[in-house]
Amino acid sequence: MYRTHTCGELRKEQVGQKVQLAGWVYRKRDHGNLLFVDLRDHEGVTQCVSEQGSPAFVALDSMRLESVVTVTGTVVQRALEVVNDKLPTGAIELVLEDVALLSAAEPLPFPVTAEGATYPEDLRLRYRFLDLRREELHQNLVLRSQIIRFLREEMQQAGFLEIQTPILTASSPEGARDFLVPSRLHPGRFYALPQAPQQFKQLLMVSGFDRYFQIAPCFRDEDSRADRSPGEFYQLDMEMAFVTQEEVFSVIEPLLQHTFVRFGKGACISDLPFPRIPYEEAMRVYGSDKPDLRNPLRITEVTEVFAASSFALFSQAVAQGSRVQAIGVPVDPRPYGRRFFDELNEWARSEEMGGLAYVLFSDSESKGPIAKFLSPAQQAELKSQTGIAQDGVVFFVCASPGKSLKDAGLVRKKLGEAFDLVEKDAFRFCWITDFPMYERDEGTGVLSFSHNPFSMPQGGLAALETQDPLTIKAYQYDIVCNGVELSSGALRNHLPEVMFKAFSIAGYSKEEVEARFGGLLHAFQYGAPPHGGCAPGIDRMVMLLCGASNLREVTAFPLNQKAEDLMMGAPAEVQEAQLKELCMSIRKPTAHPSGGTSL
RNA sequence: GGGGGUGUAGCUCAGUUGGUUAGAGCGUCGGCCUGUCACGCCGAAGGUCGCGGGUUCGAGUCCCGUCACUCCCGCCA
Repeated sequence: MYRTHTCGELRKEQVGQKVQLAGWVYRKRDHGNLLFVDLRDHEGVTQCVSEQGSPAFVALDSMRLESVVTVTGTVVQRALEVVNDKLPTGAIELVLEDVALLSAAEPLPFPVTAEGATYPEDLRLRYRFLDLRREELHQNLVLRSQIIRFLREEMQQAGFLEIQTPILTASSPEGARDFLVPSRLHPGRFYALPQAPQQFKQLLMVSGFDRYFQIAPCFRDEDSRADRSPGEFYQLDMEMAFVTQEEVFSVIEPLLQHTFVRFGKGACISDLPFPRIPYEEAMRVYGSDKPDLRNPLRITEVTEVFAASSFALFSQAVAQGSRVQAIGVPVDPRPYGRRFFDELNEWARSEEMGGLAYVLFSDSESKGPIAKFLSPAQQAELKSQTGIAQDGVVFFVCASPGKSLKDAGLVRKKLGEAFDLVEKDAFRFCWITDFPMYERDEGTGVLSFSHNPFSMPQGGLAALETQDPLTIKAYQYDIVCNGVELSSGALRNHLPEVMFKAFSIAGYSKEEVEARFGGLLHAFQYGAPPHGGCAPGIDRMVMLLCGASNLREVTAFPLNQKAEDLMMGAPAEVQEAQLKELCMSIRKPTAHPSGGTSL
């Protein structure tokens, strides 16, 4: 036996008892003839004391931090003046009688004790087992486990069945690069790891399972971002049969609300129902398809005002098709100095905008670099359109229609932070609905699916046959929280004839569709229920609830940005014998004189 | 594939207009200390200033290249 209690559970009630604890030597405070050791395990920390002359003293004195020991001793009540209120076990301490070293530790590459300290990512990942001992990361993983358990219970209570789908499968139509797995039994052929269990969950609907969910690993061979893990991530994948879009929402909304209320540490959560914002409105008002609703600022188009103004930079651009977007910030501008606005302008340039124009309104005066180009009537018009009653600052961006909104979205986000307007301790959800079915590539003019080709077009076959494709909306939706896209989802296209038509508009022949997606199409010919669902990202949800800014903070063993595992050494070269068995050989890219690589 | 940021002791960082032997805190090692809880005090070891080249009498500092890490764009619903 290694222990009778954990390091987190001893209280006054155990005073006088002889106990055994096991754990890591967390901190030592050596007073020469008196030694304090904080012993830590998963459950907590207990202070142990040893005096000169005790065998425990000698053993611990020479032991490095993070060594693993088991100790025996007597629980003693601490004197009132040395009670530690910061520790749950702070009312007692353990007077040591004996110590046994279970595992010695080398000097540490970074301290396990330091709170809030930051260390280089590569060092942390190389020593992930140490990093995970640190309180913050350790607790993030505890929370992650609790959240997943909670989600599972909620889904099961709502009548969903958890069903595992294959990891070794065929390429799915998500659009990302696949991770491929060679087949020994079928030389030259490959499995793909699933980008999502998309086709399988739809097949389960065809099989009559009605309500499916899975904590599903997903694999995509794409570059990473702070909110996008390289390689692999987890989704709460779910699908329902015989549902409308609103019925899907009515299941997901309470699930998310319960989860964020339960784990959100008292933060404000959006009331039900969550706002539904059509994609077109999201782009027009927030300049983004994942707006952060904690930010109160809104975008207004003021192209007409500038078309008639004497501000040549904008009016000439407008004449050539540019648009001007405005964001009114209803604050007294006087506390903000010239430097504040110069820095905003500098930021805008770094984001590849020409710059950031603005007009300051205060005391019924107007100031700023471009104020003199605007007549009093034009200024009044701008104030009224951007909701500035008295004092305020109105910012402007001018660019091509698409870019002007995108830029304004970035500016909105930046201004929200710069003026400290973003609501704190809140989770603000919204649905983004009515995504366009198709989009035209501005460069090539080619028409393609703007999101998932398997979404049902609004209006069905009739819409596909009669409408301009660019005006067709899909039953396609995202759920967004605090500017983070938690999930996409859709009502699926379960009708083969509608699917063929939808693909033909995007330039796919019937033969191509059958070749690539034959499995699903075939199934739809034997009685498929209308169905839909979504797949909230679990890592992102945990990230929001932990207040982490990076997915690596909520993942036990993440890959680095280049999709490598430096601790385990993945990806790795394999033995020649393994390749031979697979009938494969490696042809590495060769270095090019120009610095590039070629095959 | 492209852009920004960072790179100085095991770790966190300072290092002036280019100027003697590159510093501090934490950690490590040694010594002192009986009530600490991020214990305290004294001392020591520890450096290819990411790497390569250049400018200069002289480069941690300036220039060019390169590598690593990171954030972003592309990509990824």
